[in-house]
Formats: sequence, structure tokens, C-alpha cells
Amino acid sequence: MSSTTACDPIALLDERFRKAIGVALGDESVDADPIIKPSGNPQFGDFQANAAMSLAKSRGMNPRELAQKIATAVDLRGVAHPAEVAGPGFINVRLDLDALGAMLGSMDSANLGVPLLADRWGVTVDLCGVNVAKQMHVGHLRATIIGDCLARVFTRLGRVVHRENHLGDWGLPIAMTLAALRRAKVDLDRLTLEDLNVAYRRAQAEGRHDEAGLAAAIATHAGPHRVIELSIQNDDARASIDDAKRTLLKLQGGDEELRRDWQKLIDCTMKEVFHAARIMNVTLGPEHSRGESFFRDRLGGVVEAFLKAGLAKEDKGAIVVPFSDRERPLLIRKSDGGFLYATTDLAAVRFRVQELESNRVIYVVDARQRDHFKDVFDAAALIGWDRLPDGTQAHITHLGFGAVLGKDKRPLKTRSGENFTLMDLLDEAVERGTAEVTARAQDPNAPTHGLSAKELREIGQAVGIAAVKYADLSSEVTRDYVFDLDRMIAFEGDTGPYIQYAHARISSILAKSGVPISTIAAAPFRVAEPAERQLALTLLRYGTTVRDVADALEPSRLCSYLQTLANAFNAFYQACPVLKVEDSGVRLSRLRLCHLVRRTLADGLDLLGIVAPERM
RNA sequence: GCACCGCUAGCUCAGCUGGAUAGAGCAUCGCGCUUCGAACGCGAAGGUCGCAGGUUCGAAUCCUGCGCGGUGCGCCA
Repeated sequence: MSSTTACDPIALLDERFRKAIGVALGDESVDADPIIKPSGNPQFGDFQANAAMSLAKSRGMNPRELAQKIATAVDLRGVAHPAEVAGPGFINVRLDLDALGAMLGSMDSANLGVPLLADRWGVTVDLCGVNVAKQMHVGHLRATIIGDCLARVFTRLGRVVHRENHLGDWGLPIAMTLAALRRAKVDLDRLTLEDLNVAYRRAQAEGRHDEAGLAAAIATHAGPHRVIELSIQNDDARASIDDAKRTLLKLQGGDEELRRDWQKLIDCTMKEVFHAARIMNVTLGPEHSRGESFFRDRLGGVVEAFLKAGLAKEDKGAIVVPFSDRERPLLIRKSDGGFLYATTDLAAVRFRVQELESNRVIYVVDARQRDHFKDVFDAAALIGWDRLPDGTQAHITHLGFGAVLGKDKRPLKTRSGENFTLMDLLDEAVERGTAEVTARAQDPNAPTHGLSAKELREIGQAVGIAAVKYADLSSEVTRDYVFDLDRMIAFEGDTGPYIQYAHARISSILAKSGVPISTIAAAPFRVAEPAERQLALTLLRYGTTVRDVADALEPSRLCSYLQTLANAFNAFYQACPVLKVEDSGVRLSRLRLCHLVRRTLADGLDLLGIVAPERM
């Protein structure tokens, strides 16, 4: 028995029932999934095996009879009470108290029952995805914290993780902004992100001129938005576009002065990105930045490789990669010889798989780019860039998250009517969190009473940011994102602060007990009360939950788990006295349960990138 | 025109390879602190799971069609 199954009742029961099914069907070589699940209702026990019904169906047997055979054959000695058959063929299992205690003891180790995945290859997570010269908006919140969470989870599972912040730092838009700033003779050393953002938008507006693009958009039934967008143009654009193109050529040519100015735009942008990352408790620094410019010398090679492999062809002066199963090809070189973001993305796929040696690449990017990534990934597969040097197949996934809109389905606005930026959201969250914490600290009985304003603000930030991050991470990634500040920064119910609160309560109990941790950690578990049992069973699901989050790329499962655990603790705490209970054995057992819950909550919150204060 | 995503309680959402009576939170109505932290717990009420067929012992879940909403669709990124 591995250290993981030692504290995972489902894995243990799976093993036992697998054998029993072979025996019951009279064929020892049968290896069918017993389908072990937690019981939906405590009256049916702790777990159920649901395999008998489907197995009986495919073999033309009576489901209840087969269930009975399996229940008789299964060896649950030292694990659970005898299995019972119910309903159309459910097999119910109730764990033995000693076994439950032993499993808890096994979980109460350094890794909390989280399995280590032995895999020498890396996992690359494409996250954040900011554009130079643009303010971060609430959409970047998702790309940043979902990516950060997954990176933490894979790291926790023992994988080597590469965080890749694929900056939009190259190409015509940046050149346009740079050219516009230079024309306006703006002092780039005193640049603010707001100046940059304004210049970016103005440059974009000025540069909208694209007759060829418009014709193509109409001819290929492009969406109405695109057609309208391309239609609103004027001839003045020609001049600024030309200026931008000249600037881009000089920049690409290595012009020293231009290169320095370009770097100033990046520095100005990233300063705020890293600031936001610190506030959000996201692990993201300069070492994770690898922008489009990094790949600029590889773009020609990408096109050549496709041409050489016979996978690309010329079409109307451009180079495209056609697909057999759809009309739309992937454009990798424009008719004017320039490259596109598809070219860059192909270079990045190749780099991530073959140079970073990742057999798992996850793109946490807006769902609207689904078609684009499908094309890029398919093209990469055609040419074999989805395989590591030794031939190992890499799994490349676009984790597309939904649009971020207000209740009115329009872009978010602040009270003053400006665009709602990420910093606006974070500032508001920290402010409200601090106000909440400060208000509660006024109570003389509050554990936070008497803390300094600085301390209260630190806690307030942790609480406010937890509210925002939890609200985002707890809903299904792929769904559209309906943004409501008041609900997002809520502190009651199904929220991040609810989980933090449980953690703080436990920290307080443990401190108040005066019992050394070493004594607590050595106490035998004595799980008797229903609320204790429920809490114990919930605890034991932690390891598989973390693994499931990585498999499914769904942070919301971890949120849901932690919410259930905190809830089970609160119910337990209500029903079972800890410090006040007479029996010292029970008291120590409950303290150890508290300690294990605290560690699990802290670990889980950390995987979400949420700080768990001792007091709040 | 084609493709993709979504539709579950008044609101916001869970629902894990099809399983027992579809679950939370918010809001509403009750109950519980001379305090092991009430940012909590217990209970009540609230649902033709978009609609219609189909598959089967069993469907919110799988298949088909339709409706509504959103998004995307070659020289921007």
C-alpha cells in the first residue's frame, strides 16, 4: 500500500472491490472499475460501489444478485463493516472507526496525502498575457490567478512548472504607440501607465486603415463586428501607419535609441503588472516574462519549416497552412512579408514543448481565441512540434475563460465612468476588506482588538483579495463571467473569507489550548460523533481533490472542497466541544483533528494563492 | 452562412466516468451567543433542470431536432 492510498479510502476500497468483482464474475482476470463514490446520504454509509448495475446489464445478469455476490466476496476486514446491498444494486460501505483513525494518522504527514506525480517533463502555464502599454483590466485577473493557481497545484504535485507571461511587446501596435509618443515628444523617463494607455488607444484609433482586410472580412463572412470595425476608417490613418511601419522596421533593425525607448515602455508597463501581482499574492516576476519579441528571430524559421515540410503554400501572396477538415487555413506570413501572431504562437509552442521540455502546456487565455488556438495547435501537430525530442506526446490545452462583463452586459465602469481597471478592483477590495476588519476589531472581545492600523490593513488586504480571487476561481472557468463587485467582495457564505475564518478560528483554539504541537500530533484519533466522522471523511478527500484539479484544470473543485471542509469544521465545532470536553483523550483527539483541518485549509488556500491569517 | 460556448430555485452558481429524495450561497421567515471567535450553526420555504423526442432498470448528465442568449470566422494581436 502506497502512502497515498493509506489515507485515501476510495483508492483502498477500489482495490478491494476490484478483486471482489473478479471473484464474483468467476473470472479472476476481470478488471472492472468498481465505481466507488462517497455516499450521497449518510444513512447509506460512507461510500458506495455502483459497478454492479452496469456490469449486470452488459452481461445480462440480475443486478441485485451480482451486487450481493460482490458484497459477499469483498474483503473489508480491517477497513469497514460488512458491505450491504440496497436499492437496484448499490453496495454500501461504512468505514471501521479504527481504520478511519489510522487513515487520518496517515494523512497527518508532510504532504497531507497529496500524491507526487513522477514525471521528468515540465508543465508550462501560459498566464497573465498582458500587452505592453495597456492597462490591466479585469480580464487579466482571470488569466493571472487561474494560471497562478494551476501552476501552484502542479508544483505541489511535484511537477517542474514554467510560468510563461507571453507579453504583447512586439509588432505594429507597439510600434504605433512608440511612434506616437515620439512624435508628441513625450518624456519617456517620466511616463505613467495612464499616459501610455492613452497613447496606445489614440495610436490604434488613428491607424485603423485596412482596405484589404475589409475586403477579405466581407468575402469570408467575418463577423459583423469585424466588418464595422474595419469600415470606420479614414485616410489620415495612412500617414500614422506608415510612420509606425518605419518605426517597426528600425526597431527590428536594431536601432539603439529606439530600442532604449521601447524598453522604457516595457519597464513602465511591467512595473504595474508586478505591483498588481504582489497585491494579488500571485507568483509572477521578471523571470516569467517571455514576450513576443523573444521569438522574433525564429519567425522566419517557422515559415520555412512549414514550407519545407510541404505543409504550407502560397495564397494571394501570403503563406498559409491549410487543414483537411476545414476551409479556414492558418495564415503565417502576410503578403507584405510580415509575420502574424499565429507565427509567434507556433514558435512559442515549439519552444515550450521542445526547449522547455514540457509534456503539458496550458494556455490560460480568453475563450474568444478558441479558434485561433485550435488552428495553432493543429498546425503544430501537423509538423510534429507537439512532441518532445524523444517522441513523447505533449498535451497542449487552451483553457479559455469566459468574457468579463457587468450586470448590464456592457464593459465595466467605475463610479466616475472610467474604464474599470484591475487596479481599481484591487484597490476597492483592499479598502473594503480593511474597513471590515477594522470595524470588527472595535469589539473589545475580538482577537484583533488592539492591533495597529498597519496590521489591520495587512489582514484587510488578505481578506479583500481572498474575496475577489475566490469569487473568480470558484466558478467554472469556461463559463462567461458575470461581474458584480458587491457580490465579489462579499465576506459571508460561499466566499474566500469564510474559509479564512475557519482557519483563524482553529488557529485561535490551538493557541488557547496551550498544548504543544508535538503532543497534539502524537495523540490517537478517536472519531465517534457524527460531526467528527463527517469532518474526518471530508479531510481524507484532500489528496484526490488536488489531483483532480490538475487533471481537469478546474480550480473550482478545490474551492468547493475547501468550502465543504470549512463548513464541516464549523458544524463539528458547534456540536463537539474541544477545549471544554472532560475526557482528555477526546480533547487531544479533537485538537489533533483541528490541527489537521487547519493545515489542510492553509495548504489548500495556498494553492489558490490566498493568504490565511492567524487572526482576522 | 458556418463553427464554438451557455440555458438548473427570485438572484449568483455546484452537481465528479448516467445512480437512491437535484444541492449550496445570497435574499425571505424562524431558532441558537452571561462568548472554546455569531465573518458561525440549526431549521422552513423556494425548481415542469430552455423545449420536444430518443437510448434504458434508471437521464440535469448520453444522442437528435428546435428555441433563446453570447462569442468567433485569412493578411490586427
